[in-house]
Amino acid sequence: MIIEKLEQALLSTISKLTSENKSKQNITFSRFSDVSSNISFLLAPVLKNSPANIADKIIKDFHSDDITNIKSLNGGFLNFTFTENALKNELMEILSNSNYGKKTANGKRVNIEFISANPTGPLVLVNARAGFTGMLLSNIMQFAGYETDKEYYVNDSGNQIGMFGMSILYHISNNCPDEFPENGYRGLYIKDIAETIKSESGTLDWNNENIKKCSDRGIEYILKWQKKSLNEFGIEFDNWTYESNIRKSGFIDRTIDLFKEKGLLEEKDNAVFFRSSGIYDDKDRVIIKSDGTYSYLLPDTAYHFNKIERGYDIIIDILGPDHHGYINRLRSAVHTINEKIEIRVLIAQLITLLKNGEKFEMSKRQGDFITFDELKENIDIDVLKFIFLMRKMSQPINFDIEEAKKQTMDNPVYYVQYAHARICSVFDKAGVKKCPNSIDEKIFTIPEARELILKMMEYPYIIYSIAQTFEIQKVGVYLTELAGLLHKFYHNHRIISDNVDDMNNKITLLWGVRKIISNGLKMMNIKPKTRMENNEV
RNA sequence: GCGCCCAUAGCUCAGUUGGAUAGAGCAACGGAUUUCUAAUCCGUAGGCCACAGGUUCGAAUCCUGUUGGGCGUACCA
Repeated sequence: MIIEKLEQALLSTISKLTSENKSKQNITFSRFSDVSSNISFLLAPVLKNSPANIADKIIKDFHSDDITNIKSLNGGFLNFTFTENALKNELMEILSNSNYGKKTANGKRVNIEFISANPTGPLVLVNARAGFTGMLLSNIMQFAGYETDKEYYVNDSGNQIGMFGMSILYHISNNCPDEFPENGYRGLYIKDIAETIKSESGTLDWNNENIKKCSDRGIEYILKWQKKSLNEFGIEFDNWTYESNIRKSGFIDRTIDLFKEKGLLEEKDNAVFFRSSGIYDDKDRVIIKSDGTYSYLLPDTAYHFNKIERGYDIIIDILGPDHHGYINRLRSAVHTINEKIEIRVLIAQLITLLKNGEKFEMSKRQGDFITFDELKENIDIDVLKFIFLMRKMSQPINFDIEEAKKQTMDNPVYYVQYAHARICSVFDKAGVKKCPNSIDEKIFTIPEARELILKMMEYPYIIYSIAQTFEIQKVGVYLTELAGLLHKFYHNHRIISDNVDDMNNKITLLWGVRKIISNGLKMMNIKPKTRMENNEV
């Protein structure tokens, strides 16, 4: 890639001026030329010289076959202009390399866990955001050279599960308590599950065995439902890990032993505390409660122990917005197990669904939450994906469902899809089945063509930067920009013409654009459209 | 009280390892079309980047303080 080559050339020029290693990515796409660098400003303090002077020295010494012009502007910004031949070569690489920009494997393994909703109810709105985000992030990390596993953790043990079992059994037991369990599950689906069990096993007595029976059968029912929802939303996992298996596997004892060994356990008020306060946390945390049961942290730590033992270098957890206070104690725990492991806990922020500016209440059938099933009925999933993924995950979203429907035409996802479909449509019209792969470099004297190839070149760097910063919204923003340039080119330059050479040049260029748009959409798990259908809205 | 996140155009939001004139879409106004699908393009208007200091050659971006909002602060999960 010519950006890489330029970086190399620049570094080698600089190395003659100073031994100081400036290994930062200093090349940026610029509105003053093709690309620019602020390196002279960064070197100024080191070389004790003005940026303008340093820029002049660099220019004097700099050589690259790809660069036709280099100049210093505004006190020392270096501005490079590529030769048309270099741009042509880049386009050919985009066309010939089926994985343009994809990095070779770096040997690092990433575990990315997301959603992990309790198996006590259907998936809801915020799970969709975490799900889309997890899928995208996983694709991005793969592109950037990591080996990734997407993981779903099933919390099928603990208090909530007992409560879940009781809530079900309550409906099909003769001798249950007078009162429905406090904090029990009240969704209508609970009754459905109860009816199913009743049809299988008849009425059941109220005892622990039957509570367990109900929770087991209930979990099975819910997981099936959740998996169906995930499938409909295009969210896939490589691993499903069950808390019950973690509990059986001995990792809990090993966690306790390890913490004890490190002197990080303390008994107080009949409970056992993990001394997390000195690590990342601001206070110590209970791991075994005074009644002898575990708090959530202990099995979850054991689970992370298990992940670490499976050999991951980086562990990413995408959690819901109510887990804010949990991050530091988890980091403390992971750090205690193995301080070399990089753990990144991300929070997918709250989504408020609105309808005409008012908080949207869906049917009360499942309680107060908006389920995947209800979402699917109300909105196109690809639209939802794009809108969710265009926001940075730290930003809460107010999402007006009516507006998304009503403004379908102006929805950013359609803007991008239309660019893709437009290219397909032109190719169709021109009867092109294969890329002509012939391009005269003179096409890059057309400003819009130049903008397009430069934007295409940026694609891999957008993805690499997301792999570092997790700012997933950049993909959608980038695609919108690329689509905008395509629309502009299309509008100003007729593609189909009697001049076969000219036509082939443009088709070759657009072939590249289509490929990048398609790659970007696929990264987001959105299917590129080959034609736009009229939506009845 | 303490901790974390946030505050950018009328609205929804982009814009951070500090960079050159702060952007897009919607909404408003004006133009382009009997098209390679106008689901598009071009233009006008709209900003004290919450406020006040500081660091720097340079700040929406970093630091401190203030104001306003969200979340967390369980022997819940």
